Order: sequence, then C-alpha cells, then structure tokens
Amino acid sequence: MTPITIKDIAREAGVSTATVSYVINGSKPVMPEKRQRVLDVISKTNYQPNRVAKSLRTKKTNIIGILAEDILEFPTVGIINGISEYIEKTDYNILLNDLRMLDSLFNQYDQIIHQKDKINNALSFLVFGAKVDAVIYVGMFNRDITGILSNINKPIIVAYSTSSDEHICSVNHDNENSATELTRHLIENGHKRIAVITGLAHTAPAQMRLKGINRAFKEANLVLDSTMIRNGDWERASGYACMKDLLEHSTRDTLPTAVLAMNDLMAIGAMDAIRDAKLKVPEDISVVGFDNRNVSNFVFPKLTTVEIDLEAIGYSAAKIATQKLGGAEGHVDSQNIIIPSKVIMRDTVARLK
Amino acid sequence: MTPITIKDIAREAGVSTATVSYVINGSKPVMPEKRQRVLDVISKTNYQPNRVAKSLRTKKTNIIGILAEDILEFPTVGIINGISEYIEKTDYNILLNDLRMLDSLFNQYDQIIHQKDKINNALSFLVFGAKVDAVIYVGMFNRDITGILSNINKPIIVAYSTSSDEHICSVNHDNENSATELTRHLIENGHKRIAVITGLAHTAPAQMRLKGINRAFKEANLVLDSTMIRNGDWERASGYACMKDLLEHSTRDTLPTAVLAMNDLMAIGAMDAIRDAKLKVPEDISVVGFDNRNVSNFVFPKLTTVEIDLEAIGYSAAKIATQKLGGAEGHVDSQNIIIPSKVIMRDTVARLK
DNA sequence: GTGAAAGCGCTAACAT
DNA sequence: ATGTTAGCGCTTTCAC
Repeated sequence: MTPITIKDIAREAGVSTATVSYVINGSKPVMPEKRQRVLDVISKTNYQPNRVAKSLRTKKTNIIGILAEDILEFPTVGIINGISEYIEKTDYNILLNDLRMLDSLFNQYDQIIHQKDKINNALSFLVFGAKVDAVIYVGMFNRDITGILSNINKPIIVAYSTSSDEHICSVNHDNENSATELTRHLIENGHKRIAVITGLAHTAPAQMRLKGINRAFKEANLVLDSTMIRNGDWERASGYACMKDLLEHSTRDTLPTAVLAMNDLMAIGAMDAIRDAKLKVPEDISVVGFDNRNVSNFVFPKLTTVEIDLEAIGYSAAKIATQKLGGAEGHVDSQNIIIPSKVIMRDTVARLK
Repeated sequence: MTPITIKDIAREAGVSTATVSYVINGSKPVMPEKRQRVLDVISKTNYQPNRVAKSLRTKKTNIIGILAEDILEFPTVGIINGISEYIEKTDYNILLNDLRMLDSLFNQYDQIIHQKDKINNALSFLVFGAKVDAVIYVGMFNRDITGILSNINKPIIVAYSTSSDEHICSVNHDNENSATELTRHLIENGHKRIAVITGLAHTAPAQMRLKGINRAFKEANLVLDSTMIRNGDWERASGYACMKDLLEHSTRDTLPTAVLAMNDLMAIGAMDAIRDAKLKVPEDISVVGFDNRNVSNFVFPKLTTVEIDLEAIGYSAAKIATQKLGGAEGHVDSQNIIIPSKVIMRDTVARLK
C-alpha cells in the first residue's frame, strides 16, 4: 500500500536509482537495453514519480499559481480556461487562490489599494510557502495595479489589469481600438446622434474607451456632443438611470438614434429604460454594449457588443509564464500584450437610411 | 537571495531546528522565553516554512485537488467559489485540474463513460504525482458516475453528480423536492393546464424532476396530461422547438396556462417561441425554469426559477473533504448530502383568477 | 554509461 | 524541555 518509489523501480530493473532518473528525465544517455528494462518496469507498475520529492530537490514545483481577485466576476473563468488550455499541454499545474474580493468591495473600485496586504500575503504564501514557479494575477476589471504586487523574484504575469512595474508583464484586451470599431459600426449604419453611457469616469477602461470613441467620431468628421454623455458605474441600474435621464432631456428631435454603453450590463439597463418608455430597440433607438457577457445573447433583441477574447488572454498569460520559466532561457523581457477584440453584430443596431 | 530555512531561524534564535519546528507546529511544549525568541525571529525575517519539504516528510501536502469536468459550464465556478470559501479558513490549498470536457462532448451526455481514461489519468496524477490529500470532483451536470472514479485510497468527494461507489461521498441539490415546490408554485397561482418541457428524458435530473412534478400534481389531485409533455435536450433551441410544437397543437381552449421547463435555457427558448407567436409572458402563458442561471434575471420578463445553492454545495464538499482528512479522526462515513434549493419568484408567473 | 552517496528543508523518534 | 539525527523520494556530482 505504500506508494512505489524510484528505488523499487531501480531494484526491479536491476539498475541504480540514478539510472532510473536518467531515463525518466532524459538527463543522460542510457544503454538502450537498460533503458527499455526501466521503461518496462515503470509501465508495468504504473509508477508515478513523486513530484514533492522532485520539487524539493530541484527547487521547481512545476506549479503556476493563479491569484484571482474574484472567480465569480465576469472575466475570471474565461481567463482561467485559457490558462488551462495552455497549461494542459505542458507539465505544469495550477494552484488556484481566489481572493474573493467581490464581497468586500462591491463597486468600490479604488479600495483595492487597501487590499494590498491581503493580496501580498497570498502572493507570498504562493511563492515562498507553496513554492509556485510563477504566478498569474487575474484582475476582475482593467485597472492599473502598479506598485501593488511586491517583487518576488519569480515571473508575475498580470491578466486583465496593467502594471508598469519592472518585474511584471501584463496581457489585456484592446479597449481603445475596440471602442473605435464599435463606434464606427454605429456610424457606418448612419448614426450621428450617438449618446454614450460611460463606466466610472475615472477608471482606466472608461477613459480608454472614451478615447477610442472620440477617435471614431473624428475620423468621420463628427463631434461627440457632450450633452449626450452620461456617467454610469458599470452596473445595470446606472445604465437604466442614465438612459432615463437621456430620454427625459430629449425632444423628439434631439433623441439620440443610438446609445453606446461601455459595458453590456449598462447597455441592458438602457434597454430596460427604453422599453419602459414604450420605445423600441432598435427601431427607435439602437443600443450597443461591451464585453459580450453571456447575457447579451439572451436579452431581446440580442445585443450587439464587443467580444473580449478572454481565453486568448489567459492562454497568452500562461504562455509567457512558462516561457519566462524555462526553455528558451533567452530572457523574455517584460512585455505588455494586447489581445484584439471584435465586434459581434446582433440585433440592436438599426440601419438608418 | 537563497530563501531562509528553519536552520537559519534556529541559529538566529539560538535553539535547535527541532525546537523551531515544535513552536511552529505546536507539536511539543516549549519554554515561553525560547518560544518567544523563535517567534520574534520568524516574524522579523518573514520566514515561510517550505511546504514542499514539509510535505515530503509528513506525506501530507495540505492540497485539495479539484477535478472539474469543465470550468466553463454552469455549475462549476459557483461550486469552486464555495470550496474556496471553506478552504480559505483552513490551511489547505487548491490544485485545479480542468478536464475541459465540453468541447469534446457537446450534449453527448452519455459519452462521458468513454472519457473514463482521461479522467482517471488526471485523478491518478493528482493523487500519486501531485500527492493531493483529497480530491473534489466537480461534475458539469447531475448524473450517476458510479464506477468511473477509481479508488485511490484518499477521500473523493463528488459534487453535482452522484456515485454509489463505496469510497465516494457526494453532494448535490434536491432535484425532486425543488421540482415539487416549483410546480406547487404554479398550482397555487391557479394553474391547472401545465405543460412540461423536459431535459434529456433518460438523464437522472430529468427523471427526478419529473417525479417531483408528478408529486405536486398528485397532492393537488391533478393529473399531468401526457399530451402536454415535450422532451427537450436542455438547450435553448429545444425549448423553442418544444414550445412551438405545443402552441401548434393547441386550440384556444387547450392552450397550457403555464409551462414548466426543466432548466432556464429551455424556459428562455420557450419564451422566445411565445414571443414569436405574438403571445405574452405571463399574461397569456406563464413560464418557469430551473437553475437560476445569471441570464434568468436578464430576460424580459425576469424568469421565475429555482435557485441551486452552488456555493453551499462547494462549501459542503470542501468541509467533508477536510473532515475526512484530519481532525475528528472519527471515520466520517460515506455520506451523500442533499442541499435544498429554493424557488425564486420573479415576473413570469401570472396569478389566475 | 553507470552507480554511490550527498543533500534539498523539514519532522519526529530517540536520547538526554 | 530540548537537541541530535535519520530519513522522506528524488536529482546530480563525482568517481569509476
């Protein structure tokens, strides 16, 4: 019942434990016949090397730690799925640490700083206690976390957040460009009076998306009317409130023909408000969102939005992590990857004649 | 730069490594002053015991392996969140292995059997390679997986699936009772002509839910008209098709006043069909679903459904795992926990006068 | 090409 | 109450 060890294999195959180790790891040439003998014994016995012992010796656990801000929040699972997809092709494993931050800071997007200690304790446990080889930090919304994560002398990749810390790489989606494309899509469909419902105005994604929107307007020689902008807070209720306000302050003539909400939740809130005002999407007002959350395919009509390739973000983060760890050795330098997004056209945009 | 070890602490505190170990683990009494000296050095140096070395010695890694069929599927994250919630109060950690089964077997709910090898390889790696102390298997839909998981002489807890294997505990939600409650809710609102859209008819949850539905009918001295039953496949499109068929085979008089779909996806499909038929939910037909997926709160009108307490399922699974592992020692015997669910009343059920 | 043996950082007899 | 030390299962240096 006691698990079988390298010693057992060695005895059974009539070689030394060193030789068994050589064939398992291919770390030194071994005579073909001995090699075969060892291999046979291994497969006959279903021997599984003890990774714990190996780790102690090599000081590498082959474990990637995932430090997730909150696994329940929108981007996290998609990103973890991408990480898994890459990782399962390697011999690394995933140690998951969920910070469960959502409870403690609902919509207090700034307070994260105050969680610094909690985060670094977890990080430090992961690295010094569990001895993971690298960590991927998965944010729950894009923001700048420069200065939050201490330098632990092992690769840290931040996904879905940015950092300008020297020791950190990041991978994100392209807020600005995709906002431009989304806006362009509206403009191409003949919309000129476009209202915008922003996310929390001081947050990075809100600013980048606004920049992207402005660019599309400029390209088309249009100007974004500042009276058509409302500041939401990323939540559905704020989308509703902003839209209601927009509706109340519009006459038949000044009604926007389209509303761009900076995420799906607010877009759906806007759709709620439009429905309550007895107006129709997209016949009376077109609506577009951002994120392509599951729900955007379930509202009626189905929401046109931009899809963030979370899987690619995770995949890329995992790839960078393993690259930095081993193989190439050629010092992969600190990089900040941007994964492109794409507009998903569904049923909430009308073509204006 | 080389990490600090128990030896360093011992030297610094002027005691033996054994003593340091004793104070860290409380495994033997230590003189208060020495104790304090050790503690001081530890906190001054931020010493983190090397879990790898400890594991090698004690043959316990303090890691719980999660073997998830697919992290992207509906119940998985909720359950993992529950596991995390419990685990973070202990000194265990989570090693996550996502089987990513969804791709390979979309809606082929039987084929899982053929994945047996893949599953057991992962299981065996987790247990014999990574040396996790226990594993929690997270299914992506309720079914019986008796005979799938080999006995690895460590606790295995199955969440969101059942098994009658001796060595396995399981924790699930209460399909039958919640179906009864949901049906009762319809009946209490005056509905008698109730149509049912089932999930794949041969699957366990479909059968249990049907049983629960029948019980509610019986209680109310009603009979479930077999011409009002349609077999779906758990997907939205099948809900649409079933509802369309129901509508086409009904006259004004035989139209059901309510439709119970065995999950939210099919309920939403049914709502789509009702809308396409220019009928209104709930004025013309009431609709209820099952699962309380996110989307059920985003469709219009908001869907009445039954909420499965995924967090409690995960929490309970983690609790059983740690119980079986340690502490009480009093051989927690193989149990099969059932977590109650509850009906979430929203806007899709009309009260009939 | 192969084996003997040291040692990774810790715990737990065992001795004192 | 505390220290000495063997040993967990592996890799790797060094000698042959």
